[in-house]
Amino acid sequence: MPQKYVEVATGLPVDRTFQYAVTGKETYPPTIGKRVLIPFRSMTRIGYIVKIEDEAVCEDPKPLVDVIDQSPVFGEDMINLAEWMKNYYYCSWGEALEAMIPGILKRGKSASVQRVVEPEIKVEPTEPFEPNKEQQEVLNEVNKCIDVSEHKVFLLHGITGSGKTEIYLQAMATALAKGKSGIVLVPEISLTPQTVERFMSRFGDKIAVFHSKMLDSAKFLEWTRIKEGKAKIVVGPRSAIFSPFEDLGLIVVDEEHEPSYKQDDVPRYHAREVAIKRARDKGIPVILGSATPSLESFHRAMKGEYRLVELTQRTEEKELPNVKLVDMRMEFETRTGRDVISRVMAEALKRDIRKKQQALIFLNRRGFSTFTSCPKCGYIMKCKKCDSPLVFHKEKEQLICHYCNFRAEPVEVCPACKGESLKYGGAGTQKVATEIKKILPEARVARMDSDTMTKRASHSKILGEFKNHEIDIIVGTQMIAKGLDFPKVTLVGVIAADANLNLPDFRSGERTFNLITQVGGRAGRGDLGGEVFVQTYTPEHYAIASAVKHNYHKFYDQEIESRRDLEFPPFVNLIKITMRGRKEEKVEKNIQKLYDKLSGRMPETKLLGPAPSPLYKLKGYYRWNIIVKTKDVVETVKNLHAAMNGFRKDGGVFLAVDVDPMSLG
DNA sequence: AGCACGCCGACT
DNA sequence: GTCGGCGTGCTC
Repeated sequence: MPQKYVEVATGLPVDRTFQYAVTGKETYPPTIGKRVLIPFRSMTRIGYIVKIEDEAVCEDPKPLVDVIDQSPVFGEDMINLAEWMKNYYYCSWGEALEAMIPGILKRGKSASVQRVVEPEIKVEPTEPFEPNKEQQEVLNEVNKCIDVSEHKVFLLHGITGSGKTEIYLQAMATALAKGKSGIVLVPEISLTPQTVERFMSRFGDKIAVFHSKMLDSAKFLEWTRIKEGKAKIVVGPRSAIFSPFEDLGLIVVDEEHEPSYKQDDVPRYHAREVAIKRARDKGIPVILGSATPSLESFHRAMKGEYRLVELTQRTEEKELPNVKLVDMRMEFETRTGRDVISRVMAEALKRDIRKKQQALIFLNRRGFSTFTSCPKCGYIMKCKKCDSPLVFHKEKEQLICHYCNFRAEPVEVCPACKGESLKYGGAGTQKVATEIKKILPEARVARMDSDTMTKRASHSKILGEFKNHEIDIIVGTQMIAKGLDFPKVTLVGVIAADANLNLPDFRSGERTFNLITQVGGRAGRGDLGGEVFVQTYTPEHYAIASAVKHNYHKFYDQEIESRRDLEFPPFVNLIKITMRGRKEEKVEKNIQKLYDKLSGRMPETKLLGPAPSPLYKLKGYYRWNIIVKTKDVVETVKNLHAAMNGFRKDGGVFLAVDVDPMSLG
């Protein structure tokens, strides 16, 4: 028996693998994808076998301590997918691998057969709808791909109610019928209960559902059900893309534009892109769906890389809600007072609530007011750590920093000029709720934001009360923008449509368009019709104007030109290199040193900066960015790895590399 | 990431 | 005279 060696990846952020000698005394034979115990420095660590070799590549490889697994935790496809992630997302092979498995397995627990408790599914089964012609056409194409194992990316562009979910369900049924399994990615389970329920009711106990709040042990149990072939379909958030199916036949990415598909720590992968990579390797179709596709995906569809499917018919013949722009500049020209709800919205609210209908009022800001300022000298209360305005929270009687959660007692006197009255400017959900009670004292108003939703159950409790019409109006943030489907909601109000528009971020237009579209879609879902009021100071901005007209194409055409002019995605890929530290000068010195090291070593790129981050001071850290623009991420990441090899930074400064960042902050 | 090795300040 | 600071270099 000739001497064998294994190449082992570890979860360390080290851009290399390590070789060990096989002793023959291991509990199980070493094969690719198994976990091993390795001597590392003076301790024993867990590693993952990524290669088997016949030759030693270093002088005297240490022997393996043991092989943990009887059968591999990773299929070879997943080992290769992790290798791709390392080359694209600038992480180590092991970091990518560890993103793919439940936490329990990273800690060395045996993966051998557990007693798997079959979950009780208490949902009534539902029957498929009869697809319309549009839907049938897509289904035929997807089914054919599943049949002949052909990779293709479908981009379903369709408004709410155009039957996207039914297409997912029926395509998944085809995959299942052919003995294949499937993955359905959803942005955040708690926000898309309806989608999840429909899958559960159609496929019953063949489904495994993941969500972010699940306990480690529960995740491991579901993982085991997949591995053993007991679950054939997984519905879950971004990490569900790593479900260990061997017979994968279809991947669905619902709401593909959602930023929650991007992981914000290492490995900083985008689940949609990983999905497409996995599907391409496997030779299977992917369905991306959205009412407001990402510029990246739609651009690829326009270039013919993806099959674009425009779903134009709504399954039930319902009118799109009537959207009214409210120009707040005019509003304040013709009235006194600084109430944040315009008169026209207030009147409509009174009318609808008195008719026993319901309303959703959206504002992307929690708290009572956005800033606390002195009317005499203009001083604004800011967080010392983040340089961000402190927000007054009425219930807690505190000033709170929304970046680092710093809390301070409200002050009586202006710290700068000793003026005696401090004013609360801007508006948060609390202020809006208070105003509504003034306009409509009899209305039952609830707030929904991360302040009021601290308890796990409160989310579904409020929605339940709203459903039973024990609540008339919900005032909320982002979390009411998505998925809610209440037939009695006839009015939706957007308090400050341009709140995000002037952020220093190339995606702010896209976010504004998506937000108005999504929030607007909450109105008129029943037979009572619906009306949407969009308050703004910039009604002429194309992101707002085209959202109000339900015109994605118009928005896309303008946005894509702007991206082209400014050289932003999808015309280039961005890599954001952030350095942070508590000592301002140290960060500046180190990022400059890094810039000098990088410049000239990445000829295929444009290096921007170093510049202070738009979030210059965050949680007590000073932050600087280098923005890299490239058309060849893999090449640039390779050069970056090489350049970083010899780069030494001082202690107390931290470095983060984010490929395809969601924002420049 | 850790952890060890290695050269300069205040302590039994 | 030693204990320990964190700079830097390596991990089969």
